[in-house]
Amino acid sequence: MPAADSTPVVTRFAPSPTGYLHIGGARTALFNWLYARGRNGTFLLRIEDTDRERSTPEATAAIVKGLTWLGLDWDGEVVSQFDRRHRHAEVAREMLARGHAYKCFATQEEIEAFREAARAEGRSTLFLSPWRDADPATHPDAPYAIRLRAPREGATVIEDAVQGTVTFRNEQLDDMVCLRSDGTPTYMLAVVVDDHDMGVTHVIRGDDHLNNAARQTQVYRAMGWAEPVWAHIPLIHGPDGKKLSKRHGAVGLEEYQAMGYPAAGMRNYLARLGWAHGDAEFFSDADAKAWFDLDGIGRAPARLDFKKLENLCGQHIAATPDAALLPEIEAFLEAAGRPPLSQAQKDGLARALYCLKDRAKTFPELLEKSHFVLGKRPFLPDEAAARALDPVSRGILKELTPQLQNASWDRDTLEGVATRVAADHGMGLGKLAGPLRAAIAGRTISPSVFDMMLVIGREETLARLQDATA
RNA sequence: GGCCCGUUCGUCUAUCGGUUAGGACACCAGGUUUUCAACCUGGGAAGAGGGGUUCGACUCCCCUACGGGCUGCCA
Repeated sequence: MPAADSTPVVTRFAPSPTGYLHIGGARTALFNWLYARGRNGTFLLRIEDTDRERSTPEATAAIVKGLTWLGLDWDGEVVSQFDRRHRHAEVAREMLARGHAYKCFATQEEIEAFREAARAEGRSTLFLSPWRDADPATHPDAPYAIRLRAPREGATVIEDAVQGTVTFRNEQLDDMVCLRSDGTPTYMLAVVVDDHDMGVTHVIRGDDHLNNAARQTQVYRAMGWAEPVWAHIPLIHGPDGKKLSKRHGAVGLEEYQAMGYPAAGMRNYLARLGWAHGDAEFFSDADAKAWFDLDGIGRAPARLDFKKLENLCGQHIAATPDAALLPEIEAFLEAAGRPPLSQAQKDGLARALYCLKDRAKTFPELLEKSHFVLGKRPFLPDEAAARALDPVSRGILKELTPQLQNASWDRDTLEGVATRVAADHGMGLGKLAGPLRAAIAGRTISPSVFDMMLVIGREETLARLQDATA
C-alpha cells in the first residue's frame, strides 16, 4: 500500500558510482529533491556500490560534487549500499526461514547453457529453478544462491504515479536472486531493504526500472513491508531522439558546469524537461518546490535542447544578484580549468556586472564581454576592432579625448559630448560608437561604451583613448 | 523473440469529451538600436495511421506502425 498522504515524505537519489553523474541522473535527483523539499520532506543520497568491480571512489566523488554544484542538498550522511551488505543478507535469510525464498544450487554455467538453448529454439529464456520445490534432503553440499519464491499465478500490479497502473503477469517474472552464491546481496534485494530501512516513501527513478519494480514489489510483500509510491520517469534522449549517450556530446553534469551554464538555469531547464506547470517556463527554486508534483510528469522521453537551456540560463544570469554571481563565475573558471581572477579583476568585474549580466547566456560569454575590465593596457585591438580604428576615426577620437577631460563623469554628459563630437563630423552617435568601443575594449563586442567608461573611470578611459590614437 | 512503456508544432509542453488546439525555445520577415544581448510587431509550424465508443474525440477503447526500456548470481 502506498504511504498515506499524511506521512512525511522521504525521497532518495540512488546512483551507482560507475562514472560521471549523468545528466539524466541529475534530473532524477532534482525531481526527488523538489518533491521532498516542496513538502517539508527528507531527501537522501545513497550510493549503490554493491558491484565492486565497477564502483569507484572517484565516481562517488563526482556524484557528490555534481549534486553540490547543482545545489541539491541531501539530508544526513551519504549511505553506502555496500556497507549495508550484512543487513541485506540478514533479510535474505529471513525470507528463507519464512519460506519466501529458497536455496538454488543451479550453477551459472547451467543457467547460461539453458538460456542459450532456449534462445536457439526461440523459447522463453526465463529460468525456472528446479530447486524451488526440492526436498531439502536432496540439497547438495555446494554453494547456493537464495532466490525469491515469487508467485507463479496471477499478476503483480504496480500503481505508478507517472505510468499509471502497470500489470505484470507473474508467469513472466522469474525468481530473482537475492543473495549470490558468494553471499553478497544483489541490487534487487539491496534497494528494497535500503529503501525500507531508510523509510523511503516515494521512489522516483528512471523508467528503466519499471520492470524491476514488479519484482521488488514481491520482496516488499514477502517481508510484509509497506510499499513506497512508485514514480518511474522517462529517460532523457539526445536531440536525435535516441537514448542519450556520449556520442551526443555532453552527458556528464560536470561538463555542463565547465561549459558555463549557471546551476540555477540548469535546475530550471531540467525541471522543465518532462514536467510542466501550466505555461510556466522561467521560474525560481521556490516556485519549483511549490509547484512540483508527480502528476505533472510526462510519460514520453524528452530530448535535450541546448538552445532552450541557453535561453533559460541567460534569464537566470540576468536575475542573479551580483554578489551571488561572482562566486559562481569563479567556480566556473576553476571547473573549466581556466586561470583564477586576481583581486583587481574581481573588483572590476563586480563593478561591471550590472551591464554584463543581462547580455550573456553563459559564463564564457559574460567573460568575453568583460574583456574591457579584465584586461590591462595597452588594449591591443583584435582584427575587427583594428578595422574600426581607421585613420579618420582615430582623428575624431583624438578630438573627443580633451573634451572628456573636463566632462563630468556621468552617463548623460558623456553621451552628450560624444553625440556632439559626432555631429561636428556630420555623423550620428552610432558611427562614433564603433571606434570608441574598439579603443576602450579592443573588441567590437562589449557592453555600451558609456557603461564601460563609467566602470573604468576617467583616467583609464583617457589613457586607452591615447593608446589608440597615438 | 517475450514482457512493459510511450507517440500534440523542429524541440519542451498546455489541454484532463465540446478551444479558431494555447505558451515557450528555435526559425522566418519587419521594427528599434551604439556592437553583442535584449526588446517590439507579424508569420509559418502539431494531435503517427486505421478502426470503434459517443450527439461530439487530441482527450476513452482496440489494432497497426514507429520509438524506448527490460529480459544477468549488473545496477
